[in-house]
Amino acid sequence: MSSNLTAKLSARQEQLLEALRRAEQELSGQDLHARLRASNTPMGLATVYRHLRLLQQWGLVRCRHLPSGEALFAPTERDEHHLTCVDCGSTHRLAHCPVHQLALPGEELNGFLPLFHTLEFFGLCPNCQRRQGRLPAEA
Amino acid sequence: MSSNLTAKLSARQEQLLEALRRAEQELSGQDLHARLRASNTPMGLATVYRHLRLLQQWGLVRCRHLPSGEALFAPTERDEHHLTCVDCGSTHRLAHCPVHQLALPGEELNGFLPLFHTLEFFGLCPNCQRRQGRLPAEA
DNA sequence: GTCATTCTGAGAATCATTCTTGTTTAGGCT
DNA sequence: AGCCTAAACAAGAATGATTCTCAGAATGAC
Repeated sequence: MSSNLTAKLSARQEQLLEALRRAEQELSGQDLHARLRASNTPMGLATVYRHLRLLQQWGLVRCRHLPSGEALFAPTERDEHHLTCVDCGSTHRLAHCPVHQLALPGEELNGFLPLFHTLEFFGLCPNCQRRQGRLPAEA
Repeated sequence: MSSNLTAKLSARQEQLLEALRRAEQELSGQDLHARLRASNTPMGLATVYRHLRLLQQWGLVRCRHLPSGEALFAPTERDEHHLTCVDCGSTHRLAHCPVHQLALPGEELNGFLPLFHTLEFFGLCPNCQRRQGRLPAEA
């Protein structure tokens, strides 16, 4: 089915998706634009965002937002999630998705068709715990 | 422990947290600013965002980002998650958090101290499935 | 009361993303 | 091939949420 879908993608959409798949990690819209621009399939920034939005709507691309506000994009089939430090902002990839096969109860779904999910854990990394003098309740 | 923390919060921080707790739903920074401004504890927009960031760092406030890019804030103790339609953007609250007591394996944590998490499901709502003519593979 | 420090908020600045608009491309038709 | 229409494109302007700046207000120590 996924192949059926991709068979119908436009050239630009294929190029975008390929660039994401080739990337070793999540990319921001700007990153993606810069990479494509440097490659042999350059395209405008507006085009990048326009198609990223469409690919999200087809369920082929997923995005998450860093605390900094920038959005990172990845292909949906890469089911990766992260620990993010609320203090220094560093992120650490989880080896396994703890929600992978989690089934949502039917009555929760209510006809909704799930395509993908995002799951992020926020907390303090070891470094920031050490210099947590800024925590109000610090004894 | 949570009370220890809040005991050390500044007046402004208490006001913010109270406003969030009183709210029947998640609020954006702008919403929050407007509400406080209309209340008897008005405060500037910069102050709202400044303290929201701190409250997030203490683990008292959590935020999620809509596809539209706006950030919604809620008190951490309210463990709510959503289904969001990638097409029309409507969101539907889940009655129960499916990750509530989910324990992360210790080796995944690596010293990281989790404070809260975000979990969002994206997909198509019944309405958008009906007029999904825009799906590339639609037969 | 005075001084130093922290906190505040109005408005400017930032910056990722989206919109506008004139141009280019693709493909069907004769 | 030549022409036509509709869709796709890209550059730059516009948007809008969030962050920064900085001068004044509040706070607290002495």
